[in-house]
Amino acid sequence: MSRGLEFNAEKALNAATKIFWTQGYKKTSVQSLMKAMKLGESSFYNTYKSKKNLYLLCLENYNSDVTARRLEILQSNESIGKKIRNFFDSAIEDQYRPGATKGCMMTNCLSYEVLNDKDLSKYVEDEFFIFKRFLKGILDQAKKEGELSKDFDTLVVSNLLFTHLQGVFKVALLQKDSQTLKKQTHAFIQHLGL
Amino acid sequence: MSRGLEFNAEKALNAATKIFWTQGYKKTSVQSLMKAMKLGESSFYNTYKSKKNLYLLCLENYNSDVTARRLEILQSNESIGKKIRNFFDSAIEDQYRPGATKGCMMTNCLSYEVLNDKDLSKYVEDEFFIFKRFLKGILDQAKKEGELSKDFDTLVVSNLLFTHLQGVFKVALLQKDSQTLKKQTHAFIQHLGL
DNA sequence: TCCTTTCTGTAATATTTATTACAAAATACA
DNA sequence: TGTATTTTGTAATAAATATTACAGAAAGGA
Repeated sequence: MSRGLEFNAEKALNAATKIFWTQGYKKTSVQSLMKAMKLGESSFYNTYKSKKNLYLLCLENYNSDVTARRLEILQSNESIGKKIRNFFDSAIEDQYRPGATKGCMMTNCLSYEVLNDKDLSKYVEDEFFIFKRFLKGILDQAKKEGELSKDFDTLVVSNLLFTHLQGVFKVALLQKDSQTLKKQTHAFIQHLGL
Repeated sequence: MSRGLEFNAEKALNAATKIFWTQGYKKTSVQSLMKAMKLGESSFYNTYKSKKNLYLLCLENYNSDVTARRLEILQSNESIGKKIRNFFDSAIEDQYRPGATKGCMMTNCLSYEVLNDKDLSKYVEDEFFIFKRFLKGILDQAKKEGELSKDFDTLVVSNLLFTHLQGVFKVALLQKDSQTLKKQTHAFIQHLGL
């Protein structure tokens, strides 16, 4: 039909995601976004409508990339203990890759800034719900297949794993080395009987 | 000597603390602070010098109030398991008191916004270090007094407790009831052999 | 009472904020 | 080649931002 986009849409979205991920929603200015995305006001509002809308797109982008990769690990053909350990190991290693963006963009959404906004909280709460259900599903499956004992409380343990994960993403910002987090996580999983 | 303060300094600091606590540093505007503190520009900058300086004062205020109360629980004359359980129960109940400010102001500091600022990160990292050392100290003491076995890894477990606590403060923002968090925390403590 | 000190109200500052307006430039198809 | 469509650059907007300036008000001590 007509003129095509002059900027790289995929790179632009990834750049925006990284900025929102580190700085959060409010603190990130449209100006810094435009600079990183390599486009001007016109293209920005023409393509993404508003800052908030772009933020939602970035959350989706993050989940379909980072989160999805982690969920795959939980679906591998390993023992339940190994799957959980691999999952956390991967998440922790992500934190300590050179030049990596630390923390989790979804965990960062657990703040008044995001949860007080109707549109944003809707997406975030739904996404967390799905993730928690998935986690419990993995444990239920292992239990059904006899990997876990009949009195194993999959609801409580899945909640514990979830809470630990949120904690890991916060603690990673303090901890300089990955070993401490890995070691304690392995001990944690063992204590849970996984 | 001369004219006294027209606003209540203690109430003003508490009001500012509450706002920073919920909204974070950057998102909080000086205007909203002044309104809640019931003072004008003159008094604000005359008394507190700058927004950042006030934020630091609020962090200190938070720690000498909320955090200090929690640490007292860990120093009571109870078994190690009961002390840890009471500690978490208290922190969790704080989250669900009617009209309470959820989350932890220190946990909220585990963000690029705060950790990238030299002055702020200095205070925050020191404070976390002290807290973690204190937590390990409680376990070491219990071990020394024979409450915990000789091969009990107090370093790993204190780190796990710390990570769980950070997780709890995030998860509390999602969870509508306190029971779920309490129940899983009790299970957690039991799994750790405490 | 007056004078010094400190606090306060009002206004001004200079940036930064998100978003909109509009005309020029680029492309696709007739 | 021309025309319709969409993207882009530049500028304008209006509101919010943190901080400063300054004159007037309050109070204690002389």
